[in-house]
Amino acid sequence: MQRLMQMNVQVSEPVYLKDPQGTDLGRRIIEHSVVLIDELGLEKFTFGKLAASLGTAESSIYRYFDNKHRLLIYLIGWYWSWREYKLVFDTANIGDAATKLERGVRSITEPVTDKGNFGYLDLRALYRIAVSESSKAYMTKEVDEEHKEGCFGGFKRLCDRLRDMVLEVSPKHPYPAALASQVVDGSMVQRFFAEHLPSLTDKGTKSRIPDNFVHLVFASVNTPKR
Amino acid sequence: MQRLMQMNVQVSEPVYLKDPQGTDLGRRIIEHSVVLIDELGLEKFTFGKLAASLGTAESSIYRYFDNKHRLLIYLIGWYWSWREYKLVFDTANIGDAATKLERGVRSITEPVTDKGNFGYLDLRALYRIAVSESSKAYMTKEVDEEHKEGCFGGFKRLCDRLRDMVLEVSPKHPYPAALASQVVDGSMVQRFFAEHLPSLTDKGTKSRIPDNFVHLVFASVNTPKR
DNA sequence: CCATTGTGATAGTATTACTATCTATTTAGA
DNA sequence: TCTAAATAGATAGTAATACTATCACAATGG
Repeated sequence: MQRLMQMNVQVSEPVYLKDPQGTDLGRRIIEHSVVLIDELGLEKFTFGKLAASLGTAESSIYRYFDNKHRLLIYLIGWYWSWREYKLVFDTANIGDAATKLERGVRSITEPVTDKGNFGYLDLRALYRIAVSESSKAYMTKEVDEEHKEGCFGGFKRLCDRLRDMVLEVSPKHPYPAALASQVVDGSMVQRFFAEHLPSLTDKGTKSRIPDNFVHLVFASVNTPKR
Repeated sequence: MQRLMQMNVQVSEPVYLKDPQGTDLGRRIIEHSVVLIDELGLEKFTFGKLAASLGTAESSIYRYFDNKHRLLIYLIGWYWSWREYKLVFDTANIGDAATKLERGVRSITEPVTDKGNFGYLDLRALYRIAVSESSKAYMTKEVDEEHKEGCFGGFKRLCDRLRDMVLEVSPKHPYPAALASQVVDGSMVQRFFAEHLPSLTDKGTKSRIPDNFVHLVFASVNTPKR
C-alpha cells in the first residue's frame, strides 16, 4: 500500500518553479526543509539555513521555489494528497455507507505514527508541520489568487471526499461540506491544542480525537435539521 | 452595554512592556495597528510602517511591545476578552440550560457587523484580524512558554464558559472542552473559508454559520456516548 | 525647581529575502 | 564524438526588516 502511495502522491499544482521530485537536489530540498521546518518552526526557517544544511547556495533553492511560502504550500499540499490516498485506501470496498463514513473519519483524524516509506521524506515530521503550520499556508492576503491557481486543491479534494461520504449516509444533511472541512481542519487544531494547550481539552483527549470526531459526525448526521 | 464593555475589556496578561491603554501614543498604536494589519495582513505589517503611519519613530513603539508577535497576542487577547464579555451579557439571566447554551453558541459564532463603541478601536477590523490571524498567535514554537505566561488566557476563559454551558445541559458529555474549543476556533475558520475558499463550504453557509454550530452542538449534546 | 515620564530623532547591526551574473559539470541528442 | 542544454555552485549586491543604543527635549508633578 505504501509503495502504491509512493507512486501516486504528488503535487500537481504548479506551486514550484521546477519539479523538485525530478532531481536529486530537488528531493534533498524537500527532505531537508521538512526536517528544518519541523525543528525551527516556519518563522525561523530560512532559505539561507536550508542552503547551509544542504551545502549549497541559496540561489540553487530559488530555482525550485519562489519563496518559503510556496515551499510551505508544496509540503502541505503533498500532505493532503497523501491523506487523500490514505482515505481512499482505508475506505475501499466498503459497501455500507455508515461504516464507510466511520472509517473515513477515523482515517482522516488519526495521527501519523509511522515514519512512512517515502525514501527521503519523513512523514511524521511532515505531519507535525501540517499540524502547526498548515493554516499559515492559506491564512494570508494572497489566498484568493493562490486559490484560483489551484494551490489548495489537495485540501479541497480531501474535504470533498468526506463530504460525499456524509451525503451517502444522509443525503439531506444541511451543511455536509462545512462538516467535512470542520473535521479535516478541526482534527489538526485539536491535535495542536492537546499537545500545547492541554487546559483547553478534556483529559485523555489526545488519544480520543478520532473517537470524538466519529461521535460528532454521527451525531450531526443523525440529527434532523431543526 | 457597550459602555460597560468598554470599561471591562482589557488585557490583563503582561504581553506588553508598557500599558498602551494608559497613554495617548499607546492608544494610537493600537488604533493604527488594527487598521494596518487589517489592510496589509500580518506578514507585510511592520513596526516601520506603523511608525510612519503614526508619524513617530520605531523606537517609540518598541517601548510598548517587544515585537509584532506580542502586539498580535495583545490584539487577539483583547478580542477574546471582548467576546467573553459579550457572551456573559448575551446569556445573562437565562434559567433554562438549553436556551442558555443555544444563545451562547450564537453569541460566539455570530459575525461582528457593528463598528463598536470603543473610541479609537475599530471592532470590525479587529474581527477580520481575528478571523485571519488569530491562529498565528499560538501556532508557533514559543507557544508553550507563552501559554505558561498566560498569554492565551482570554481564549481559555471563553472556551471554559462555553464548556460549562455544555456541561449544564449534559453533565456526562464525553468531551465538553474539546467541543467548546471546536466551536470557538471552528467558527472563525468557517468564516474564513466562506469568505475565501467558498468551494469548501455549502451554499449559503456564510449566513448560516451560527445555525450550523447550534445544530452541531445540540446534536453532540443529545447523542449519548457510543 | 528638580526628577521622572513620555516622546522623537538618529544611527547602527545582523539577518532576511531576494536578484543577477559567471563558471563548471553533467547529460542528451544529432 | 561534438555540441547544446540543463543543472549546480559561487559570489556579489540590494532593499527591507527587526531590532538596540543613545541623546535630546518637553511636560508633569511633588
